[in-house]
Amino acid sequence: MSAYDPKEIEAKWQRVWAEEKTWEVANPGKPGHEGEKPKSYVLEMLPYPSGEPHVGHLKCYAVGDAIAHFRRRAGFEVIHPMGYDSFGLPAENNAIKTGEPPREATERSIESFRRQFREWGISIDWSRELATHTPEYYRWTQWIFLQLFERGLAYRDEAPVQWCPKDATVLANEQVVDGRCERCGTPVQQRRLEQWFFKITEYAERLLADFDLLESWPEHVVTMQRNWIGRSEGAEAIFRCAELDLDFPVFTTRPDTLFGATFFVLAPEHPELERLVAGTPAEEEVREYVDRVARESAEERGDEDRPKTGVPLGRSVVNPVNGEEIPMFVADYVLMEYGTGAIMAVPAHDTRDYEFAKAFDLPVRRVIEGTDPDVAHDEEGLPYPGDGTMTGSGRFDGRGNRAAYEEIVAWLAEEGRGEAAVNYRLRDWLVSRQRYWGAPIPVVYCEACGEDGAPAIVPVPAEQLPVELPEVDEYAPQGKSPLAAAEEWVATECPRCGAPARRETDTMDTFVDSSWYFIRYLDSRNEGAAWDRAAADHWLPVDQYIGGVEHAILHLMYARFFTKALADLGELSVQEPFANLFTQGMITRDGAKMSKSKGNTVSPAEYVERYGADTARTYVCFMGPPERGGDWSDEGVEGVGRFLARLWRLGEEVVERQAGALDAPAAGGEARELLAKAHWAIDKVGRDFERGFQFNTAIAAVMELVNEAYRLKDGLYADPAGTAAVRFAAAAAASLIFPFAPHLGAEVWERLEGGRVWEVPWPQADPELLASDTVTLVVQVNGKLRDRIEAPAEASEAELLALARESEKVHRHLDGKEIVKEVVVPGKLVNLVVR
RNA sequence: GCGGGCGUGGCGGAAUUUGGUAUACGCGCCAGGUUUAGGUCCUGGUGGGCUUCGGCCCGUGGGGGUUCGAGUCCCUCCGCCCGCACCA
Repeated sequence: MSAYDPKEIEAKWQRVWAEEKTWEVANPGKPGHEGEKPKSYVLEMLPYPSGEPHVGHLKCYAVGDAIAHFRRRAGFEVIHPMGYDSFGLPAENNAIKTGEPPREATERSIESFRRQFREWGISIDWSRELATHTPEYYRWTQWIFLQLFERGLAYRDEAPVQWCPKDATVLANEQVVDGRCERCGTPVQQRRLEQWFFKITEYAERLLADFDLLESWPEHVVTMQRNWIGRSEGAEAIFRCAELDLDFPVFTTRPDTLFGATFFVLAPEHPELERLVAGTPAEEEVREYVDRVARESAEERGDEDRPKTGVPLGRSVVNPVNGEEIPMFVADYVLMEYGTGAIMAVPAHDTRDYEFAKAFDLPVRRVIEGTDPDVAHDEEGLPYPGDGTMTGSGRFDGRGNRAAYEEIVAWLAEEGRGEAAVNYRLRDWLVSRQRYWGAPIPVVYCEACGEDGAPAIVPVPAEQLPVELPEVDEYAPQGKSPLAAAEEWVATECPRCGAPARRETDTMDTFVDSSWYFIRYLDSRNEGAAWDRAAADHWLPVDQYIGGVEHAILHLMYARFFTKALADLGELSVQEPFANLFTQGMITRDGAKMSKSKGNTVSPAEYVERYGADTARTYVCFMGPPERGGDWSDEGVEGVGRFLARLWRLGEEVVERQAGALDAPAAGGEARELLAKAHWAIDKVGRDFERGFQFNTAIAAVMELVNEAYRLKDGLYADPAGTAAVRFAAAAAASLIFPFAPHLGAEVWERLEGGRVWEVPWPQADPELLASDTVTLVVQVNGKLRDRIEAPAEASEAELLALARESEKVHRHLDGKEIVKEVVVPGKLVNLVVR
């Protein structure tokens, strides 16, 4: 009997899978395509290759691989590809520090990831491998950019943008967290710059509505996206500044409070501010205020607790509902990026407006009376945000505010002073970056084609793609892209008129690269198109997507947007890319997030070396429910290692003994007991997979089976029929553990049964053997457990009751009391209610 | 403030779908066995209190309720975690 040697068996099976290309699948119409099977696209988020894989990667791919293996054996043709999100800042920052070109560090890291994924035994279709930094890939990223540009979904515009001074680039709204750069934590600054945007706002409504098309996404991810998109219903009302002949539309969710507007506030970034105060006494003070706000960090400005500040403009606007002139202010609590950058202030019914009114001693006019008699109706009850009866609102007085809401909106529309409106918090996606290590934006600027002195934006024709990233010497950004220094590259000729022209030097946000990689996998070697339509139609959508919750908004929303835009462009047939989403929890060490600076990182390679990949993989699946996080424990890893070694030894013992043919129906006694346990485990593991990701309990069930086999094996080895039962149990355990520990599962199965376990259909429990002859009858008196009795499984209710009453232990509690009720749950429990 | 999640042994967790044996499985700990230098390996035990050793009582964050029966359902309070937040 040989000892469990993971190194040897893992190398053996990895060789088999590589040589036989076991996990490769063919597209429809290609040789090897298994058209008779339903398809299943199992996908884990592609890694960003930096350094070595960490335990988060191990968990993600171990979880995804278990699903892939289960689905294959459940009869699906499973596509399970892998690639690298290989453009991005860490490689570039490393280049700035060390001078090593980002490509070299990135490709070295890819090599390490690729090697370790093979050493982990992940069942990847390597024929589809891709890396987003290769011209073969980003050529098509650029092609998609051009498609969006042609449809007006990619545009260049000057806008207030978030600038990270440390990374020296602009950021998307989604990349700013608490006023800081998501990557490096530096407080961001506001700048007004001309940048490239994708018009994701055009899809806001569909991004919300199509949550209905998803099969299963975690509720909190949907909620986070919903909140991010931030749909509000309300009305737009136009406030007019007669002196300057200017209309100021405002968005409000409370048109019913229009009569309570007592002042009007503009955001400090409002474009008309300059015109309103130029040459007036307010000019200097307003300018000082605006400058001060501009210097503030987003974090400071966002603090709700600090007192309201602002400056009167000395101008007024007219309230469209009552013709009243109300004073204008500039104040930093109004944000340019939400609504129209201007608000009507209703201090009686809005907390922030109320605070401002108190600070500036402005009138507060109640226009809704609360209907709750316990709430004060005077000034004391303000601000009052709730519903009630209209007051001080002319002919709307006395109505409920909800009814008045509709009437006021209708009246505004009739008068041409406003209309019903929907507003979104979502901003367009800023995609240009002043950085080197990304896909060049495929446009040139041509003076000759331009008008009014402004150069024309000329897209690079698709047949001239890719616009290749040039080699540069200096990677550090200097406020503009390092590409600008590649003069020979920048200077080009206009594809339209042939005149000298200059290339765009910004690159694309790396989230653009990862917004479509799951489509490229389906046809990753195609040199003539981004993908073959038939292949995409066959495999999409992704049936199971797996990754970290940190991508709940950014990547997952961008990919949804891309899918919809590409469907509109006629390139795809699906509206949603990921039918089912699973977000795995984070693994911590000593209760803390792992980081190099804390020195508490876990290197998967180290554990794979010491215990084998099967142990490392099974452990991360056994730690707890995979959607939750968990703390890494070396003792826990050893426990899983012990279990796998126990299964191995069980297999070896059986191989050394002569087993008879299994005659399950004839089995009795302990053989029957063990077979029942095996079928129980088969049933349990199958249900755990089908219910979702209950891997911890699935593995526990296999452990129970192995424990039961150990308990009974020595008695069963006495005869060939008993040995056959042990053999069945061992083979079942190998088969069930295969999705988690594929090398061990394959090896034990081969030794016991011969052949490849992954070619064997997922086992089905035999209902005959699942049920045992007897059940443990629980007997309660007044709901308290008093006895357990072995009872025939098919005993009738009357028989169970009789058994329960005969129990000595039960008798003690019935003594002298009257049974007033008898509850019988067949096959389970009897409860005698006494008085 | 808004939205989401969670609270069970010394620890990770199971049972929450369908109300019906609370603590499966693993770790840790205790005891025994094999070997014996240790480790490995095998077996048993392991929520708390009381015990006449038959058992009895208590126990799933606190309180209340529904029910023959509640970790599970309802109400309420407390605590922790995550996301968003001056969003008009």
